[in-house]
Amino acid sequence: MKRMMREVHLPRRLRSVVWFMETLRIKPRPPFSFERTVRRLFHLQKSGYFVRKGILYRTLRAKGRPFVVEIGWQAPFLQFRIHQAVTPEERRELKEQLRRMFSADVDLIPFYRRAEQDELLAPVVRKRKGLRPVLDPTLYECLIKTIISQQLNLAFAGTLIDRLMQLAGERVEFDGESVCVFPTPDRVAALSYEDLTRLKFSRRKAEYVIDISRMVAEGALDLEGLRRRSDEEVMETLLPLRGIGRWTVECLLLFGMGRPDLLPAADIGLRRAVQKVYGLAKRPGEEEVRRIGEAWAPWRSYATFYLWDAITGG
DNA sequence: ATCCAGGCTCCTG
DNA sequence: CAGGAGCATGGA
Repeated sequence: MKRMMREVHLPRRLRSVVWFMETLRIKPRPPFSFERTVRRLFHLQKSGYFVRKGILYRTLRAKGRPFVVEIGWQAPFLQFRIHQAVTPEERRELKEQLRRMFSADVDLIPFYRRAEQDELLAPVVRKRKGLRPVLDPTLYECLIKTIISQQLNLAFAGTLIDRLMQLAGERVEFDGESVCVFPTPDRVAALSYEDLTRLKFSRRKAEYVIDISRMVAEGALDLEGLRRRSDEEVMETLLPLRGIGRWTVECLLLFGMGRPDLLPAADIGLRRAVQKVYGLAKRPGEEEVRRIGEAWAPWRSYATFYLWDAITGG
């Protein structure tokens, strides 16, 4: 193992001969801007993403086994490197996950045409050509992260997510340190509420996270099966669950499934962005955001995502 | 110090 | 059924 880690630091021209350095290449549909798409992930450095020596990494799971994936760009390819030996089945699953996560097959042109018809949205979108939403690898991970993020500022939410990963996620060796992968439902289901309140989750939120994890672990809730259902059916299925409101389902459809036409109108970030871009005197309410957002259909998710990008350091 | 964060539940009148 | 308190912490 020690020898393998040392070889990773060989000069670049020699790296390609290192047998265990598996490389996956995905050609995203143009236009694709790697810089714009990963910028927020670099900045985040939480929730499964981390940066070492200026390179972005993500922990993922394939066939139940945790991996660290290096994320890079070799035009016109997204290039992923795995510093571990990988079976063909694991390789296939990782590639499939990454293709979906980076929205690599989405045709942005119809969205850009739509955005041009809203003169206030158009410049925001034009400036971000090639930006794509980066999805979570599983619906479970997305749902739990979204619940944790309810009402909290992004920094604190990220801290709580990291603490949950440290507590319950499996570890994987990377370059001499041990990093965490997002825990599976059964590992979170095995926790007690007190385990999470100790991490400074509110009592309520600890209950939501663990109760939902138990439902998934016991098979009472089939999240991945929801991919085959319509937006409305997903909403109907999840809304009755304690801790899940409309905003949470909208975020799951958007960041979990990459559905193109969701509008999380209650979202404070979106409301701030709409206020700024549309020059409103005061912060718009949910209904006003929905009214303005009608002009973006059927691309409201993408408009939302681009507007978020416009107020978070963009 | 006070207010607010990528909401939701639950209680009150 | 509309409205509002409470949540847990940290940064502005």
